[in-house]
Amino acid sequence: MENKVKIARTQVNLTQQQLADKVGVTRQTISLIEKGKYNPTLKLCLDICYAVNKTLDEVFWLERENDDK
Amino acid sequence: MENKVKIARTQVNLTQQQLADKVGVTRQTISLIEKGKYNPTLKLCLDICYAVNKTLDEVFWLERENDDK
DNA sequence: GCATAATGCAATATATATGTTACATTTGAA
DNA sequence: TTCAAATGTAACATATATATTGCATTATGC
Repeated sequence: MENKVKIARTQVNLTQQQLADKVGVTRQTISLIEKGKYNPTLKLCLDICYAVNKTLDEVFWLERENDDK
Repeated sequence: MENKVKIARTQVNLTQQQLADKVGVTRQTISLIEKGKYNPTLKLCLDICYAVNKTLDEVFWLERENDDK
């Protein structure tokens, strides 16, 4: 589950800890999301977007994988 | 946690059950998300978007509540 | 070099998203 | 009306997002 959280976070000069504090989760949660090892909830995605001044599409959108369904 | 899932779903003429089948969850999960009683995961949000041919911003974006943080 | 901040990551615990089953209510077509 | 499809919802079980704690590694400035 790739995303652009790390890029967006560094663009607004926040450390993982600072972003975590802003959105009310732990640093580990931010770390795992950036590493693509977590599937965050919508609310957390929105809070991250607010913290980095971007929209859901800008930070979390992924084109559909081509699985013909 | 309001969203536009119900609107988007009816626009593409899917029942809750059909949408649930398409994205691989149960009808109850779709129902609760539409009612705003669930905080879905990003992956599920993306799958719903793919199923209704819309983007995250179109279906799930919410302006930040004004809480001065 | 050394010290400190920032980050990666593992183990275990907790909260909650989702599944399963079942039944009730609503809606719309015949 | 009646019947079936669509939807709401409740109780309980399971999977997984997130917390907690702790320690290791990697920058980066002094």
